[in-house]
Amino acid sequence: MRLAPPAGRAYTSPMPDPVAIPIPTLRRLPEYLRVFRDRRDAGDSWLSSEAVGQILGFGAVQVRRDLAAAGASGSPKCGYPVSETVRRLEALPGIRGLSAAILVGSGRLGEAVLADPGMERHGLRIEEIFDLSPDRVDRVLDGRRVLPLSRLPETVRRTGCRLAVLAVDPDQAGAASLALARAGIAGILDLSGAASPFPKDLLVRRFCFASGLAALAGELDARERKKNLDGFPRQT
Amino acid sequence: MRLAPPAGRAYTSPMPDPVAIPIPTLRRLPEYLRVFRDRRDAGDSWLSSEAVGQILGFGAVQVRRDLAAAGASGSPKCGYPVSETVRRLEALPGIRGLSAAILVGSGRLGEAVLADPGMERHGLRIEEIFDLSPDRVDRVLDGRRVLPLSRLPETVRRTGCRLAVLAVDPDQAGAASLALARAGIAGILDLSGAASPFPKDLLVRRFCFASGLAALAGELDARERKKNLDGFPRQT
DNA sequence: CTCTGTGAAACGATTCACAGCA
DNA sequence: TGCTGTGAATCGTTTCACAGAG
Repeated sequence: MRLAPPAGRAYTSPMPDPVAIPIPTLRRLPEYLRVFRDRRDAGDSWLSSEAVGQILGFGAVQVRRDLAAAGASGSPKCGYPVSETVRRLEALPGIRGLSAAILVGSGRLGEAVLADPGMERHGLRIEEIFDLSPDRVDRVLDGRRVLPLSRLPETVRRTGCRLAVLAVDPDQAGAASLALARAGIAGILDLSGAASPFPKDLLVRRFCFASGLAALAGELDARERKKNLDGFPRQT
Repeated sequence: MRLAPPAGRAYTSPMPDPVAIPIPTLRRLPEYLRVFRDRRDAGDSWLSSEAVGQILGFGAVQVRRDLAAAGASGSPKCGYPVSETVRRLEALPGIRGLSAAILVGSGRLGEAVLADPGMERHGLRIEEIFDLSPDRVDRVLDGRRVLPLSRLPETVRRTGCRLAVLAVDPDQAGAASLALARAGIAGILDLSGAASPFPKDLLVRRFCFASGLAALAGELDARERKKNLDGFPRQT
């Protein structure tokens, strides 16, 4: 149940290699946390991998593998202990560890980020709000005053934030990312939809509604063509 | 240049399988389109895979493979012909083909989707806006009147829309997805952050700011630990 | 000589099948 | 019997190395 070095794998560290969480798994972990929190709040004590899979649309085996990677263990016959699992998931770096972020951009998109009820549920917090347009600075949003970019370095130093959400217009993305990099931000969730290169040492994860939709359309198309070729996918 | 059946791979279809675009590629294609459009608007005629890779943070080989999958060809020494490549990318299903979508949810998140300048650039269009809250219905947003869910089936039938963006509160996601499925929608971009299961026959792609941020934090952490172990990653 | 295009190898994630425990 | 946990096989993408065209 602990870790039992399977067979090979003896590089330098006798430790279980807490690093080895695959990136796709990493992306799913927050979803698991949300599900387990829901169940905890609903008063349940146990939850099986199968049930989690059904809710999230993954396979049960994958759920078990992911949870194992996160350091969570379950009990045969019962499933996973809800509170304990929540605690394990929260203990992961990036889920509770690096939980503060800066928001750049206070337009509609930025407001939507602030209003996201998921933020709090994931244990995340927007520390400060910045904007590049002078006429947007000094407004009060969600209880915080919008700051000019010039205040960035100081804020990063003070809060120790390493993450930023970039919710500006595409043509401001370059300037903003530069400022963020200079201020010491390490990771950016870029919602701007800009097509410009970012500073190399920044870890950037992009998302934009339009790309997401376009990709979805493509996947849908691919899936339907596949169905037409296969006949029935599964029938035992 | 056409397709040349490599070696093995001869199941049933002697055809080039125009279906065979891998899903990760499919997700990147909209990004390429954006870059090539930018360059076209900037007046450039040629663009190399290396340059595209640098802008988007991918490897040059990957760019070439992706563009090849999309049916675009380049010329040695010059790179890819910008206008021609834009046309090729636009010709793909889901990039210009299935380009209309329905929006459910007219709160801040829905407004952000409507305001996304990327929408138009990707050739996408929000056909109609719906909401579950009666007091939000009948407002006019972005030139369109917000409709009640009861108008969904008719709208889907009329427009032939297969895609929907779900931008409602988490607790409304279940009801909304059910209505969408019943109305004949096939693919949903779910921005609600809900942890409830969706109808099985729907293709659902989820995104929420919080999960995205949390995953980013995790990736950042993983990357930094890796750096610490490796010494220098690249030095020839 | 530069940049595309591609077989083949390498890699990593998902799935399968089954061992083990309550 | 029900569910977790995991070696092993499978599947698919990314990367490498080089052939080929302008």
